[in-house]
Amino acid sequence: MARYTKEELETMIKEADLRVTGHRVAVLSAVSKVRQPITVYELVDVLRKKENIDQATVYRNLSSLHEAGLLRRLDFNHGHAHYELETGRASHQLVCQTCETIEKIEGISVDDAVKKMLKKSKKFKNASTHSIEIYGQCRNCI
Amino acid sequence: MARYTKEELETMIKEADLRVTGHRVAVLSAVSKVRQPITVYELVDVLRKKENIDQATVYRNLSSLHEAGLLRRLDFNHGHAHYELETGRASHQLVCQTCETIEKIEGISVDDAVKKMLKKSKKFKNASTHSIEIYGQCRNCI
DNA sequence: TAAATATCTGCAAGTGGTTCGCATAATGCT
DNA sequence: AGCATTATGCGAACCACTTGCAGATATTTA
Repeated sequence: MARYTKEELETMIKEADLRVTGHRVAVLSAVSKVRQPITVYELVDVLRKKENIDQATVYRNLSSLHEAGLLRRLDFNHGHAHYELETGRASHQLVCQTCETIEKIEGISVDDAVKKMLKKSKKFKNASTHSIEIYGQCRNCI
Repeated sequence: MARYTKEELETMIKEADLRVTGHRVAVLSAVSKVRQPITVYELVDVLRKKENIDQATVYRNLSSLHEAGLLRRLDFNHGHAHYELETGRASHQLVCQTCETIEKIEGISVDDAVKKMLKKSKKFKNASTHSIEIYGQCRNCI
């Protein structure tokens, strides 16, 4: 289940010039374990079962890990952020507009289209990441 | 500047089974006039210069017009929604992570990639719309 | 065209997600 | 170990957005 050992996570944090604290490792670890982007609410729930951690601390660690480039923040028009590990690769997902279900789709590239878009742009030369959100209704909500 | 006459906007609203009120027409009109997706804050600002309209009314009209399929709501991880006319076509934009500048890019299709993603999906059969957000730093913020 | 009904609006208060200030605790550098 | 820096918990604050309610408007029906 755990894709990274505790030591690996600590190294990642250290190399990002952040202090290694129990909470920070726990936050990064928890996000790294889920297959789909996770909400802060769910994350707090998961973490609270293992340790005493304040909501504000979760938010602060998510921010610092995000700024450091270890986590990616995603928004699906639901009014609350989702987080996942920053892999460097683009993320593509289907989002149900009714029940908020998300399904990540891997293995498809739109890099060519992105390159074309950057070429057309007047304001941007290059981009760090991109994400595609495809909105619709999932089978359960049709 | 105005891509639609007042009468056209009223017809759109009527055909969406919504009541035609001055405020609703004004909201739809204002969104239809801007080239880039507009925030609620900016919209309220624009509308207040012309008429007396409450923030809550703007929000309610944006919601009803969105539900009726006349407006599209976009989110760029900035904590506030953006709106644009629903054209039926997908929307693609470059988003500056620093200054929040948005640049819409037209004329590029990723429909093939979207079809492939839907084919890979277990939870979705089809989608209503999709949007691509490409995140980076604009020239001003590099 | 007037009354009846459903929807809209302004106002103020309420939510929900997220952030901040501050005092205390923990981390990492020397 | 000692010290500067950063992290944490707690509560309050914040911001975008929503809602309850009473009065105004829009459409329906007679």
